[in-house]
Amino acid sequence: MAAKTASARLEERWRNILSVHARTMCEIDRVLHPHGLGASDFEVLDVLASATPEEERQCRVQNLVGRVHLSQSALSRLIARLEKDGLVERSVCAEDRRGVWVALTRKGRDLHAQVLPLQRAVLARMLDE
Amino acid sequence: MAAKTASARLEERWRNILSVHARTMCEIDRVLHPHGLGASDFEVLDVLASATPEEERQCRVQNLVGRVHLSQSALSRLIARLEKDGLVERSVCAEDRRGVWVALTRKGRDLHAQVLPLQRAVLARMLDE
DNA sequence: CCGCTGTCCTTGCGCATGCACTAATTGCAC
DNA sequence: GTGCAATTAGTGCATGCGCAAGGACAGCGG
Repeated sequence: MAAKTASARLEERWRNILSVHARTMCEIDRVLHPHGLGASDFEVLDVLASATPEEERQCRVQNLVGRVHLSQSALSRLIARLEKDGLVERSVCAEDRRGVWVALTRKGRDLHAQVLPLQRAVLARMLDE
Repeated sequence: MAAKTASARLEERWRNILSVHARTMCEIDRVLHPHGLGASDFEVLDVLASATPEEERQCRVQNLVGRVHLSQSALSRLIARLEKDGLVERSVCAEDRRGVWVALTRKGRDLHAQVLPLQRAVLARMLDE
C-alpha cells in the first residue's frame, strides 16, 4: 500500500507538471504570437539577453544548446529564423572556426524588452494558481 | 526589489518546470520507443486503462480531449495510429452518432500493463532528483 | 417537416522538431 | 607534417502537432 501510494503521488505530480506546462506554454505562445514569436524563440532570446552582459561571450550555439530544451538541429534552424527576422546576428568564431557566435541585434534586444513583461505576466497568472 | 525577486523566483520555477518536463518527457520517449510507443501514446493508453473500470463509458474522444494535453485533431490521429496497431478499437456511439467510442483491446491492455512499470520507474528516477 | 445553430470528429495544410548524416575544422598521436 | 578521432553546425527526411475548414449528426424553433 505504501508503494502504491508513492507511485500514485508520483503520477499525480507528473500529471500536474504536464498540465501546468501545457497550459502555460500554450498561453505564452498565444501572447507572443502577435509579435511574431513562439515560446522557443522567446526562450532563446531570453537566454541571449540575460546571459550576455556584453562580456561572457563564448562560441554561443554550443553554449545555447545546454541552456535551451531543443536539439542542436532545431536550435540551428531557430537561430536561422531569428536571423532572417533581423533579431540576431551570426558570425564565425575566429578562435575556433567551427563555432558560430550569436548575438542579439538592437532590434532583437528591443523586442525582447518589449515582450518580457508579457511573458512574466503569463507566468504570474499561470504559476500562482 | 521585492517585485524583482518575485519575478525572478517565478522565472526560476518556470525554468525548472521546463527542465524537468523536457528531461522526463525525453526519457519516457526513449524507454517506450522500443515498444512502438511515444509519450503521448502512453498518456492516452494510461487514461483509457485507468478511466475505464469497464463501466464509466462515455462517448470517449470528447472525454479524452479534456484529460490529455493534445488538440482534438492530434488526438484523432493518435487514436487512428493506435487503432492501426491494434491497441484500441473505435466504434460509433449509438445514442449520439457524432461521437466515437474508444476502448482498449486486449492487446492494448496488455501492452499498457507491460510498459506501465517502465514509465513509473522513469518518473521515480526523474522526479525525485 | 425544414432549416439553423451547435457539437463531435476527421482532414488538408503548413510548420517545428528530432534523428541521422554530412561538411568543416580542431587537436592529438605518431 | 600526416592521419584520425572528436567537436561543431547545418541539412534531408520523416513525424507529430495545431489551426482552420469540412462533413455528419443532434436539438430546437418555427
